[in-house]
Amino acid sequence: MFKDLLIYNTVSKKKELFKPIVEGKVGLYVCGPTVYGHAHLGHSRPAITFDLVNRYLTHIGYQVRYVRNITDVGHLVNDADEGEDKIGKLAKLNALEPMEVAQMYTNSYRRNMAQLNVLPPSIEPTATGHIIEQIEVVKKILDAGYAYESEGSVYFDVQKYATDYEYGKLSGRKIEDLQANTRSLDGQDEKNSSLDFAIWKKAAPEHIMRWPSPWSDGFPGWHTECIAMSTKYLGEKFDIHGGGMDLMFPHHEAEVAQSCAALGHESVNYWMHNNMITINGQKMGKSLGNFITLDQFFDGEHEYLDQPYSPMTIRFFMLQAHYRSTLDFSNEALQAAEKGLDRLLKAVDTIGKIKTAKESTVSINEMIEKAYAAMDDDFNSPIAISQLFDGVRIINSLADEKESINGSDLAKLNKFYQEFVFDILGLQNVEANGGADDSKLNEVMDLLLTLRVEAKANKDWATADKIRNELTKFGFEIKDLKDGFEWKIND
RNA sequence: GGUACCUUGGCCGAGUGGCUAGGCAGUGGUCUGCAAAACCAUGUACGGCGGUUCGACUCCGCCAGGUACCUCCA
Repeated sequence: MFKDLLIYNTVSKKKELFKPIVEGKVGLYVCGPTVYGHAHLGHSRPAITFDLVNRYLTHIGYQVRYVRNITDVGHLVNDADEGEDKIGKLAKLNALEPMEVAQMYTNSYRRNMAQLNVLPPSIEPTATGHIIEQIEVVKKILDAGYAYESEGSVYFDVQKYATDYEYGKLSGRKIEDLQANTRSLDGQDEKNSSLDFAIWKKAAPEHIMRWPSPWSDGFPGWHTECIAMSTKYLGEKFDIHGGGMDLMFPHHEAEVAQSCAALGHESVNYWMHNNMITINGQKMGKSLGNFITLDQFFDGEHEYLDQPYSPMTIRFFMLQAHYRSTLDFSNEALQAAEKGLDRLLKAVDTIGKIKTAKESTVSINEMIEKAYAAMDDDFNSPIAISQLFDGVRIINSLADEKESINGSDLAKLNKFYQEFVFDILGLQNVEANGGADDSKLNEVMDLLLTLRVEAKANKDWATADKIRNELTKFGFEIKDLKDGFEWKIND
């Protein structure tokens, strides 16, 4: 019943045939945002990538439990304010409760995701809501002998772990290479080795976010939250774990190590990593100062932006590149995506206007098969989209009655576009008529443009042109159609 | 410095050992009172130098350039 689906597994560096642990069901875990700032373009890449994965798996019949966490505690910072929690730090600057800050950015993130038509996950657990589970993970690792306590903090003993398991198998790193690099981190002298990472951290006096534990009042290490939550909601073994490539090391490597240490085996069958978005060839990141928030994209308020870009343009732009490739942002590229998307969505509308004939002179099966085959080949959305564009040509020829199609083929074509464009790719039709939901405005426009049509019928070009020119001055864009008109408001 | 990856036509971006990716822009055309829009048609590109091969953009080596990770970031 299920199709053969290939997924590129970071561990094996190969495409592997997907086999779920439980027939017909998929457990999917994706690292969500750290809520200490507004979501920027970079955040939308994993969100859209795994939204596509979620949508496609669902489409082909799987029941997906999609868990995406909210990191609202736990990132140690290594800048001037050493060892402080990012969220705690910002909260003090703003004189707000840490949870208030976390909630504000969580709300903001969810709003942006909804705008991008990213479906909400099945479960969206927060790190602060799972302190007990994380403490349990730390205890298990201590009991297993792969961690040690030092000055109220608990560190994962990488050296010890490496004698029993392979540390670095996910990221392809070798212990010796890692040791060659020295680092200066907070609490370095408390650690036996620079490779060790904190799984429980004692809170400094000024640290607001803290919880009691057997070792100290403190907070869990960043890497511990995902393993605690994925185990709780998806089990000790689950199908797919996703995230950005930048999380591969150390975060995901540490997750693998912790699950082996705590559970005695690995948890994840398929590791999937999306590539980065670049801006002027460089990664977009908070610390680089070159990031553009999603809200800025949507309203065009940023020095890099020539114009606003709709959420669907952003979404389509991302889907036109494969998730494992870097994608370079530029106004030119986004404008191209905007126009291409427009053309695609118009064609989908056009399908409804096609008249059926007795015989089909076009063949659509190959296109449909190729589009699905592309998705089955490690979610190759750009190839699938190229097939959709091939179909646009067919659709337009049919609408122009240069080709013909029979009823069952037309139904098939329609189903294919509805499902592929809306359900799988998650694209949405932007509002017609400039998004004006002001019915009075619609009536007035209808009146004026109907007058114009009448003037044209009477060959009264002066009046017809006057109406169009005046409306253009007010920022309306008027288009003549064969049997009527169309208008929109230009921003 | 270590590790990995990348380099495709004006721009973005797929892909393959020999067969048109696709989008945008450009060009030509159709339609239109005009205009806009729309539609149709059109582009033999794969960083450099060697090698393997009947044949390489696709495999191997070297060189150049770039990026990411190694420390918080998707």
